[in-house]
Amino acid sequence: MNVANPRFDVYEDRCPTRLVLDRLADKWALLLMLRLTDGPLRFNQLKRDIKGISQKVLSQTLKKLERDGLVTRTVYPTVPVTVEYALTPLAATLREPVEALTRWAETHMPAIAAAQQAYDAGIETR
Amino acid sequence: MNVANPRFDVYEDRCPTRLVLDRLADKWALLLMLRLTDGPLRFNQLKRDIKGISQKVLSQTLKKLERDGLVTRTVYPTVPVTVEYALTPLAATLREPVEALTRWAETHMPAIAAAQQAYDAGIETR
DNA sequence: CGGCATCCATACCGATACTG
DNA sequence: CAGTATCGGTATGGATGCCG
Repeated sequence: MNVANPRFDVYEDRCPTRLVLDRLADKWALLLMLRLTDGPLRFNQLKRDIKGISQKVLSQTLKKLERDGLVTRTVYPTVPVTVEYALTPLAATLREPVEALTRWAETHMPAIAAAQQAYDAGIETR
Repeated sequence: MNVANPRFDVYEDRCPTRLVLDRLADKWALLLMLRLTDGPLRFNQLKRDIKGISQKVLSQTLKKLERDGLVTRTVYPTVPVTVEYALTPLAATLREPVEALTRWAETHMPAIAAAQQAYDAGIETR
């Protein structure tokens, strides 16, 4: 990612897998989309739900997702203003593979934790 | 990720999905495992194959994967020394969901690119 | 409420030099 | 070959203050 362009980064070539991996390899992006699968949510609602995310990063991440066509941003002219974020049909197609991944995560978390403990123990006594 | 601990980061609580997402949300980690699915490879071979990765980052990433029990590191006492990295059975179970994700990436890359262009065009003329 | 602008700390990453 | 150590620039993220 560069910042030369004041707008957004321009990705210079490379294979498509690499490009998309670059985007999906974002902790918050996946988490956000997961949270939105049940329906649209407002900005501060997301901020509350996804504990630990700052408003700055939330804002940035939503903007990226919007640019990638994965999320829509709808403004309702209430007072004060209401903004809703929702998944697009494109994002809906992403749901299955992402859920497969989270299922894997939940299933194998214990194995990973065990591997870490073994690894760390091995280093301690070296 | 912190660096307070000279060893590795200690993750303080949170849900498992979050923890694992933290690890998988790593461009190089996914790429590396993808490259290793065809069989074990040596350090410099990986460095050559995964174009753009520095030897420092490669080393760090492999170490993380090893700690998580996803990759094994085997040293053969040749001269000079030979080191092979291979996926573990645990990593093999990760293969399917990851490939589903990359299939999605390749399929929907055009749609994403189109969405970006539309988005950027909209901003230009604002 | 839903942000953006700014400031500041630090995490990260590449380049380089050195070692078993 | 397969790394580790160090240094310096940069990108990133949190905290704060302000605005429509």
